[in-house]
Amino acid sequence: MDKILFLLGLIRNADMYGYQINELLDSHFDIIVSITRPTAYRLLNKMTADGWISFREEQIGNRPPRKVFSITPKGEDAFQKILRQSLVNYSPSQQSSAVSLAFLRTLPADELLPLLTERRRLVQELLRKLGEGEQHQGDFHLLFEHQRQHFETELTWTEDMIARVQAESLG
Amino acid sequence: MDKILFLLGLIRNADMYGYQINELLDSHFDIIVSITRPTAYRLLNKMTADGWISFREEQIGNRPPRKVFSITPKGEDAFQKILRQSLVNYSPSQQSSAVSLAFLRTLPADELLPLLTERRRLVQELLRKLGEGEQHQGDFHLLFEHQRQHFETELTWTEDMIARVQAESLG
DNA sequence: GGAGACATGTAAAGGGTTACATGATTTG
DNA sequence: CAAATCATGTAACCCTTTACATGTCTCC
Repeated sequence: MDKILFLLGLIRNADMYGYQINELLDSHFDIIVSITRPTAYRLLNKMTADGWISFREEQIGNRPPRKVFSITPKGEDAFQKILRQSLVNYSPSQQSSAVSLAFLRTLPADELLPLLTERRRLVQELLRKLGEGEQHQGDFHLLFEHQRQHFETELTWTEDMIARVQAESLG
Repeated sequence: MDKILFLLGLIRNADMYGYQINELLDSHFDIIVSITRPTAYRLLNKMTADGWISFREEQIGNRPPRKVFSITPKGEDAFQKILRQSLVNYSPSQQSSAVSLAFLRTLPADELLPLLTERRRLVQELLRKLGEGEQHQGDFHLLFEHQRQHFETELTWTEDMIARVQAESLG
């Protein structure tokens, strides 16, 4: 449902064609929502079939024609409804990558430290990438801000963990 | 892969049967990993087929017999491998419920406030539930601690948002 | 004797990903 | 003229969820 909400929200913000949406997803939003190309096209087609969005064909020169989607009144209703539902239906984050943290302690310190350091690097990279995206997408500012705070929490956690493991291996 | 890692880690910690695992998942770990009953059984069967775990049947009285699973050497290898991979493969949290935050601003303040307040209540409830679980599952202490920090980030964010919206609607 | 806990699953349907397919156009 | 970009999708496969199925035991 979150994928549909996001796509619908994008189109609601400004008319868009599939390729353009996929570009956006790949370049900036992959940090926040994971929607692959085929899924995006499938959902766009589904929403068209359901009458939530409609499209006009646009062609520039001899390029393959684009389907430029706009939201319909029915789609606007759906958007409003899903948005309200979704705001209240908070469910825990289910970070698949968090499960491994449960079993950290099975690894010896000398193996653990490089792994945690690499993990920290990844989080830092994501934070950097988030910063880039933030500048381009003023409309989605809140979403980026929210994600940033979670990344920062993750970074702090990882750094604390590294410090703890180091302290133990020295002591 | 995280579901398998978790199940494998549970069994590695102590021999367990399916029902028991599902009870644990339902009562304490649903906040952290989402594995439904059928999925748990399927994965247990799959890991058995792959030789990662083995089971002995145990029967008490005339009750339906239990399959008590233990990890095999092959399973231990898999566990070690997946754990290392998974620690380093950090990927963004993909909270499905976060997407809606992008479109907060489409709602008028008088509708937004109750929704946000309800969302805050949900987060607080999850924090409380996490506290209960923490006492029972000392082995998974790190995982709970990690999740707690993300919940607290979420709570802070939500409270800030509520304050912001209130300030705006007053000013 | 009925409700709820104990114990294991299957079936159907939906949703997502990876890899594949197609063809024109611009850029180096 | 080759490579990347533009533009849209399909097919096969895998994974997950919801609902269904089955039967015993214990407690009230």
